[in-house]
Order: sequence, then structure tokens, then C-alpha cells
Amino acid sequence: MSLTDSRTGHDDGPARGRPRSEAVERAIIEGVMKLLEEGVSLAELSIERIARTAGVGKATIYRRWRGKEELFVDVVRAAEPPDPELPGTCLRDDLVVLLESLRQRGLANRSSAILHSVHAQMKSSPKLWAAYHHTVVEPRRRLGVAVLRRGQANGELRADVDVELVNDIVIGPMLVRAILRPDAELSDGLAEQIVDTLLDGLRPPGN
Amino acid sequence: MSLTDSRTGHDDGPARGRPRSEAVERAIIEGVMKLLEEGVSLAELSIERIARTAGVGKATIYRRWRGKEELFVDVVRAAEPPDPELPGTCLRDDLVVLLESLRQRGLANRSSAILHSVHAQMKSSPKLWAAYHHTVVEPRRRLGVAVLRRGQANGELRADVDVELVNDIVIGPMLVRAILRPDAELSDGLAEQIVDTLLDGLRPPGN
Amino acid sequence: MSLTDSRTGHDDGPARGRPRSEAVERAIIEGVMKLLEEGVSLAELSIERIARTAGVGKATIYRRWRGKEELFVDVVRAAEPPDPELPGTCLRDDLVVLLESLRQRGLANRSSAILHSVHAQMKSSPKLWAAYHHTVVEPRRRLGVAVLRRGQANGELRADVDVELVNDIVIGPMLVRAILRPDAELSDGLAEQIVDTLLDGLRPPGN
Amino acid sequence: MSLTDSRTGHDDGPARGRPRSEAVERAIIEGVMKLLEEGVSLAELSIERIARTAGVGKATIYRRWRGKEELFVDVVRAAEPPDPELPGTCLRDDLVVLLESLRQRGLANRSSAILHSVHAQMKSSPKLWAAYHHTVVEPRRRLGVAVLRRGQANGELRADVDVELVNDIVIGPMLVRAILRPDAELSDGLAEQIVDTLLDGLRPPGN
DNA sequence: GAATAATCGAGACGGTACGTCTGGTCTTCAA
DNA sequence: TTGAAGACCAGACGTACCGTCTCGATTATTC
Repeated sequence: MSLTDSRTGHDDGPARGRPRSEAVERAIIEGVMKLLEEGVSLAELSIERIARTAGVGKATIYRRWRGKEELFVDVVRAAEPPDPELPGTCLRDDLVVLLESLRQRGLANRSSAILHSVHAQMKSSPKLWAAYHHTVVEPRRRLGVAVLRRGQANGELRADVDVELVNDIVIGPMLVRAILRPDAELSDGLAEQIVDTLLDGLRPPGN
Repeated sequence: MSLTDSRTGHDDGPARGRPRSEAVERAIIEGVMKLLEEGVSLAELSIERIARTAGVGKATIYRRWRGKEELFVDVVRAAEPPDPELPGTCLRDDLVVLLESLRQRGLANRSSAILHSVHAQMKSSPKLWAAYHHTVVEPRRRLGVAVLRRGQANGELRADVDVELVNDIVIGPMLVRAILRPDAELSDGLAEQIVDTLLDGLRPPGN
Repeated sequence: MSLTDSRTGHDDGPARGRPRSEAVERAIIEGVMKLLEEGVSLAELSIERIARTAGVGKATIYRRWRGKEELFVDVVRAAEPPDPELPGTCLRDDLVVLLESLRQRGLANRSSAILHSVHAQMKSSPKLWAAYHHTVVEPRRRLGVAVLRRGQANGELRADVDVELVNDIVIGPMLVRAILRPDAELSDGLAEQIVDTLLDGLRPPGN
Repeated sequence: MSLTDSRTGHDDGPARGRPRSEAVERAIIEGVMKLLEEGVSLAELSIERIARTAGVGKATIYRRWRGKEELFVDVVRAAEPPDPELPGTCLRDDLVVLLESLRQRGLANRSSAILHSVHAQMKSSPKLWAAYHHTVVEPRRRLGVAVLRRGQANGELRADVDVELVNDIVIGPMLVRAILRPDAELSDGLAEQIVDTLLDGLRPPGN
């Protein structure tokens, strides 16, 4: 069982008996998402309740996932928006697009509810966190770092900075507003504003 | 009942019967912290378990706090480190001290465990989140913004930037490493590295 | 745990904690009877449903009885009519009274339907059957055998018969009609008819 | 569907499609008997388990019987011993043979445990009980009553007794020992002992 | 032959109930 | 009032079967 496929799959040769319904599968995952969006915390989510919401027998859930956590891995996967298309024109535009996609995610109830919930369980469920990290966090990180490295190669980004750190700096403000200031609005020009501020630096010109 | 005192106080005239033991109170709060440090998530923490850990009857806890959440408010308060002393020499040094105190908090199991846990419950418990925000987040934010405003007044910080946003940019990287990359090390010179990178900007000199 | 008390009693020294509520106990047994009277078959009776009817948690039932069957033993006991008063005038009258009480039980059972279905279940669980036998069957048996022995001593009953067997013969017809022929009516003079037939013998007089 | 055939038979016109396998049918009934002989109680016997034991799909069972109980009727029928051959020499001998066959059945039941437990279940389902009664109980009853009537005609049995009642009296003791006293031994001479006791009557000679 | 159709084993499906467990509240005891 | 203990209702846990419903495959009859 890999991190990208936590399912209780067997693939044991020729199909025997009635095949599992994909519609049922989708109904379950949709049900979990619906509950999370309604503000139900991950800890309050019982298999019993999920089954009730999805109109499904408990056994049908246990047939597919070993437990709550493995189910959530698939929920996360299903809710994750695709990587943004980078314009590739210049460093600034690429960074703006990356940040803008983060902003959109923060605005989407679904994704942010899932981030909150998954993060909440992180400590108590390393496996879930690992899956989330592997599926969601790390690819985005890699994308950002690649953009920055390209910028360094182009001479658009200082060669003496740690790209890993710069990546954290770039996405940091969005995370602060999602986590520490959920009331803060993610206004339209925010992505541009952040990128330009970072590129120009904080020191007054001429100093 | 104020946000800063969520306790189930009664003040019922002359004391009758055995007085409440303050030692018991401390034992309970210490017990919660111990459990949180051990990686027990807030949702998994039951009054039952807290009582067992603290060697205390369940009723004794309910006699003091209305529920889990109100207890946690006091736990948060007890765990919060004091605001750092600012040198006040220049903007850079003040920012470095602020960030360094954040880094120290991240290194301390206790505080970061509490941040994680409290944040996890945020959605499902607005009251707890409000208390945490009021007690911990907002004062720090105010401090940072004040430092930045002083910098603008001094001419050490560009006048055309939004100090609220800059504050988010400054603390962002630390949060990214605490939340999204718990494995990333918070190395010794990190605070300086971040501040200097931000002040100088990302663009190569001369562009 | 004795046969006469299948309850999960402990009696371990001084009472600690909240004592069990007798009202709850009565509510449960009453609930079972109510359901049985309403025509709910014993097989349809689940602990879950009993708990719901009695307004009680399932654990509260399991705290008192090991399972459905042991609960039924107490239901039976609660519904069991007292031993009949024997006139003691002569063997015939005593036997008639014994049989008449059996007949009454049969009539009562049929109308209330309680004991009839409970008894049906009994045999599938040897332990429970033993308890039922000890509490209900055996005392009646002893009573009958005593009456017969007194009859032998008086010269009212042949000395060369096995009283155990005779007792079986006496109560047999009633059982046949209760078990094998539930449609047969238990008419008013049945007890007398049986006793007289047995005393006189089946052979025509003079043979 | 008649009482004597509780099966879900259709026989509607010309056979179409693959015919039902009789081997499968036998395998199912054999499987149930095997499980009962292994000491599996009737309550523990699920359709699921029967299907597993017989190496058969559940639907294959439901295609033939409406449920567990109807299946048991056929199991009982398959296990039922044939009616005894009556000598016809005299009333006493006929009754002894009838009772002796009952005794044999009791002994067989106790060793094999099949009918004993099946019979226990019977009463909770009126329809099934009717089928069992029609197939097993009633024919035996008719046989006994016929014997008794012949006895009255011969002058071997008093003319003033109710033969239905006498039949109950005759088979009663055997039933008492099977149902109420499963521990009582069914000794070799029991049939004769009962019949002779009944014929002679309980009153001491000369009274 | 080719269609047609009911069978077969297998197992998924929505449910109900199992007996156990934990949670928060209530109630008693002894100090 | 305190600690301890345990009863109380509530409800989730993961499992076992229920009776129904698909599946692919098999085995007959009918065209």
C-alpha cells in the first residue's frame, strides 16, 4: 500500500461476485466533504455519521478503508485543486500565479476546511499527515522552488538567497491569514501586492 | 465572565466546608500540558483522562471549569511565554528579536503543541479560538505592527508598504515551518536570515 | 452466582459509588413484558429495543444481566404465579388442585403470551434452562411428588408405583396440550377428568 | 404451497433455463445436519454459515426456502423416523410399541441433538409450527387415537373415557421427560411401565 | 449452431443488532 | 468540600448476518 493509494485494494485476479460501486465510493467522499464544510470537526466525524450522511451501510465504508484516517486521505486527494498553469513569462508573474492559486484555495470553503481538519489531526495521526504532505504540500513546494531556481538562473532572483527560505517567505503571508487571522480578507490584488513587496524589499530606496 | 477569566467563579459569601486546593488546580493544568506535549491531540483529551492523569476526581474539574474549552483557555494562559524585550536600537534588531522569540516558541514543545492543538479546535470552538487570539495572537501582532510603524517613522522602512501585510510577511516563514514543515529545523541564525532577506528584497542589486 | 439468582451481583464489601437504581431494574423488566404483550416475538426482541423502550442505556442492562436470556429468566420469575395452596383432604383433591393451577397457568400464558414464548427460547440455552428448571419446574415437581408420597402413606395410592413416574403421568396431559396441541382447549373440568381417569385406570371394570 | 411442502416451488409450465440441482439441495440439508451434530446451536446457525458450509451461494438457499425456519422444516422431515409397525395383537402391546418408538426418538434426539433443538425453535413461528405439526405430530396422534378406538371396540379400553385425552395421558410422560426433565433417563422398560401403570390405575386394588 | 433463460458461486449493498467502550453527569461514601 | 467510585444515558466502535441485488460463468431448452 503506497502513500498515494491507501485503499484496501486487492486486485486478486478475475473479478468474482458483484463489483464495488464507484457511485457509492463518490457518495461517501462527498458526504465527508459536506460534513467538513458544515463545520463538523474531524474528531466529531464518526464512521457511523458518515454512513448515515452518505446513505450507506457502515460495512460498505470498512470494505474500502481500514479506518477513518485512510478514508480522509482519499478525501484530501479528491478535494485538492490541480496545480496552476504557470505563464513562464517572468519570475514575478509565476510567483503571482502560485500565490493567487493559494488565495483561491483559502477562499474555497472545501479546501480550507480540509486543511484545517487535516492539520488538526496531524499530531495524532502521523500517517494522515504524511499522506497530506506527500500529496498536497510537497508538490506545491517543489513547484515554487523550481520557479525560484529558474528565476535565479535568469538573473531575476538574487543568487545569494536560500530558495527554500524564499519559498517559505512567499507563501507565508497567505498561511498567516488562513491560520492566524481567519477574519482577514484575502483581497483581489493580494498576490501581486505580496510579490511586489518582496521583490522590492522593505528598505526605502536609496538606503 | 470575561475572556480573560473564564473560570466558574461564584464568590458565594463566607467560605463553607473544605476550601478548594490551589495545588489541585495547578496539578490539573500541568496534567493537560503534559498530555499535550506527549502528542495527545486536543480532541482526544477527555475530562476523564485529564482527571486520571492529574489524580483528581472528574467532579473536581467540573467544579472549576464549565467544560474542556474553558479549561484550555487557562492552560493556554499558563503556557504563554512573556513578550520579548525589544532593544529599540533599530528596526532590524527589533524584528530579529521578535522573530527569535517566535523561533524559541516553535522549539519549545509545550508552546507549539498548544498552538497546534488550539488551532485545531478553532473551527469547532470559536470561543476558545477567540480567547487564544485575544490573549496570545493579538498582543504579539500589535507589538510587531508598532515596531514596523516606528521603522516607517524613522525612515528605516519604506513608507508605501502596508504594515499589516509586512507583519504577516515577517512572521510567515516561521509559521510555515511550524505548520507545513514540522520537520524543518529552526536553525540558529534563521531570524537574522529572514529579516535581512526581507529588507534587501529578492531582486538582484542593480536591477 | 447461584441458580436461583442469575444476576450479576457482587456484594463486595462496603458500598462504593452510586448504588444501582431499583426503579431502573423494574422499568427494564416491565418494558420487556410490555413488548411481549404487544405481540413482539421473542426473536424480534433485541437488547437495543428493550433499552429504547425502557429509556435506559444498553450498558445498564448488561450491567445487570449477561445477555438477553438471563434477563428473560428474571422476566419469567416476575411473571411466575405462586405455588397453589393444597387442601390436604385427600390425594384426589390435592392432585386436582395441582393440575388446576397448571391449567390456569396455561390459560394465562395463552392470553398474555408471555411465558409461552419465553419458555420456547429456554431450551436453546442450557444454563438458562437450568435456572428456569431450578426456579420454576423443580419446586412444582417436588410438591407433586410429596403429595403422591403422602397418598402412598395413606393408602390412597398403590404402593408399587414409582412416584416420580406417576408425577410425570399426572402433569403430562397438561404439557401435551400446552406444547403439542396449543389449539386444544383447557376446559373447566379437565383437571378432575384427568385425575379420575388416572385413579380408575384405563381397563374396563371387572377385567 | 401446501402445509406438507413449504418449499418455494413453482412448476410453472415448460422448464426454461438451467434446472435446479438436486445435489445442491441435498448438500444444504446435509450441511445443516452436520453443523447441528457438531454442537452448533440453532440460534448460532445463520444462512450465511449454512451457505459457507455447504459451499453454496446464499441466493441458492433463498431460491428454495423463504428463510431459516422453512429450511428447518425440511431438515426435520429428512431426519424424521418412519411410523412404527404395530403388532395389532392387543391394546397393551400396540401402546407399548407406540411409546417405545417415542422413547427411541427421545434417545436419538438426545444423542444427535438435532430434533431437540429444532423443536425448540418451532414454536416461535406459527406457520412453521403448523407445518411441523401437520407432518410429524398429527400423524402420530391419529395413529395413537386409532389404536385406542380399536381397544374400546375390543373391550380392552373403558368405553367411558375420552380417547383424545387418553392419548395425551399415554404420550404425556415421555414428553415430560423430553421437555421438562432432559436429564431423566429413558430406561429400557419405561414404555411397558407406563402402559401397565395406566391400565391398572393408581388406586390400590380393592379400593 | 445460436439464442435464450434460469441456474450456479461469489460477494457488494443498505440495514439492524450485537456486546464493548468511553464520555459527561449524577449520586453516594468517608475523610 | 474533597478524593474516589460507580451508576446513569448516550452513542460510536468494528463485526456478523440479514435478505436483496448484481456480476461472470455454466447448463439446459428452444429456435
